[in-house]
Amino acid sequence: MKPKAASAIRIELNAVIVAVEDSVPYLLTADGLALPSGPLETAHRTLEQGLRAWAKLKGQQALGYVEQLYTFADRGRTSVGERAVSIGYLALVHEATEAQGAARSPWYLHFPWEDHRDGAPKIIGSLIMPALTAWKNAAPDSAAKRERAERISIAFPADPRAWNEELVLQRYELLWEAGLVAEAGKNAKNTLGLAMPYDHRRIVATAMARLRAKIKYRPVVFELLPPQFTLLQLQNTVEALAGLRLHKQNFRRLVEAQGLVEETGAMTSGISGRPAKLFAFRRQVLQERGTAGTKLPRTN
Amino acid sequence: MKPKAASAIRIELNAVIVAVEDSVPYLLTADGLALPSGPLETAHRTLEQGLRAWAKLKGQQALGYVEQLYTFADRGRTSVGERAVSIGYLALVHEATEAQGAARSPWYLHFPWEDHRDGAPKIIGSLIMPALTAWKNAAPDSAAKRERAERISIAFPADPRAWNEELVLQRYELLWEAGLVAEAGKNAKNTLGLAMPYDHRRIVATAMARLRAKIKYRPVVFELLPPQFTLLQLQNTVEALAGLRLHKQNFRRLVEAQGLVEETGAMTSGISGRPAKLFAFRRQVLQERGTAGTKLPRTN
DNA sequence: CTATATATGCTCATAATGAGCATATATAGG
DNA sequence: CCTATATATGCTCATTATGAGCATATATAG
Repeated sequence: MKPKAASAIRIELNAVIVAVEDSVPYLLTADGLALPSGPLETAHRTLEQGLRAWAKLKGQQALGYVEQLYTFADRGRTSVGERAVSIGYLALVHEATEAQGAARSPWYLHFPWEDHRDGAPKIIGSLIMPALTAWKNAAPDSAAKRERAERISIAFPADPRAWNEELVLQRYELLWEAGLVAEAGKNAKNTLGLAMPYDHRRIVATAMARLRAKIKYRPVVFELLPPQFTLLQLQNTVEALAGLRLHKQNFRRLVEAQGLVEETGAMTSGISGRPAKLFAFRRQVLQERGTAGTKLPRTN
Repeated sequence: MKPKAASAIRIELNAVIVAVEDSVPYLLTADGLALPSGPLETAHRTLEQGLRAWAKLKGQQALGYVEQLYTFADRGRTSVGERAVSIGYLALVHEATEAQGAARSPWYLHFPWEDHRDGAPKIIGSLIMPALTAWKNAAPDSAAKRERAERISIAFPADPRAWNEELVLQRYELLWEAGLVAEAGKNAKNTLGLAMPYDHRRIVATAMARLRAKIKYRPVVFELLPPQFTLLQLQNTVEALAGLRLHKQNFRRLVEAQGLVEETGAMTSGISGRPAKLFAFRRQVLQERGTAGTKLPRTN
């Protein structure tokens, strides 16, 4: 039973490949800032194997961590008329692993409003809030107005402590609707951040949201680090992903309490400041527990 | 650029539709215990809209909550040779909403080892552990043996307090590898639980895992309840999904502290025991916050 | 020798969680 | 009416987790 030509659907894989170097998260990109992508290879048994094989072929080293993100299929997500289904993947690589001619782009260049490590970006106060307020006031009726106000206050709260770093996708969609990103097409007025082709920036937003959520309950950061690292490097990497500053001592307490790392015996040297112990990820934790904790008041 | 006939790939949607009635979680099924499924309709703008429209067409009432689960594409997941990509969805419906000729099957019939509300099921001690131990001992080398032992002790821990209800998929895969589920084909010896066609039981395992994780940080249970309910009904529903007993008073404290419900003023009557207040879900919480909490030691 | 930059150890108040005691108010059945 | 039984609800208390911050140690840079 062959599909009719009319209903032919192309399936492609899109990979959001992330690396962090010196506290800067990068996105590995193909031509013209597009995400690396390829056709679904029928030769591979599973999608993930297909992606790994394809990445190797493309000259990237082996991907460290790979996870399926989401399957995108809105009509008109690429060119008009044609429907392409894209299966998005999130992959993490070591800084050393990347390179090899693959271009890379700092992700906060595409999402300048997401980096709050040095306080809220000025762009929020100077451009985003005024534009969103105008958009809210332009709502057709008062119900819509209230709903827009609500969404704005959650995505871009006035109180900086209420900033929820996980809402990357909601924020991107809000900015889209308000015509503040170039991808919104003819509705776009002022355009914020570096645009990407097709719906790729949206896919990246999905990846950022997933990654920011995941680092809290799964030890995936280590996939971005070299085999040995200091606790400060670890913290810097987490901060780079989350776009937030963390309390140093408490961060260490958390990491140690969870038994995520073990001392290697080695120390840093040659750098300014007191030498730091070099740690390694305790790979065993991946086996030891399936997940982290609960939130339900279990009874025993 | 039309796809070559040889690489034609069928895309279908599979829905895991869940309802809970009287503390029993059900799966709505199509013919022969298969999951309801249909072709990807190119007429709909997004996948989710397609699924909702299709469900309505099939005689189900509108789906309450819908979320994309995973895209399954292992070769040979259905019949041999042909490759079908399935986009799995999880949907929740009210008990009242379902019915209408759609068959339903209690999910613990398919996963009898997952219901720990009355303590660990006897099947674990009598059948599963002996078989898994034999499987472990049949490992080709000692490294594989150690790895199998590790996986077993996480999936089916000796200490009941270490039972992690979220590991539904890991457990299913373990049982598959050990040949304890019928879907494993010629490798299957003793077969546990009611099998389902193709890889549908695996898709359901994915859905259960997702749902068990999700109820902890998103108020999705309410999609399974009528508009008004008692706190006990709410707790029973959560317990049914999690397959665990919860501490009653602490459960209530949690629910109230989070402001998830509000009193309606009405009370139950006619049933044995002291009448209970009827509560309603505060829909506003969906707007109020994007997610729940953090786990990173943020600094302010 | 001093300024500067990190690394590490520890304390303390407050909030969240796990367990359990006690009391209130219905229905069911003699 | 009285008693057994089934829930509903209020409250306490020990333990743990979290958020903030003080103090001290040990390098490099000049």
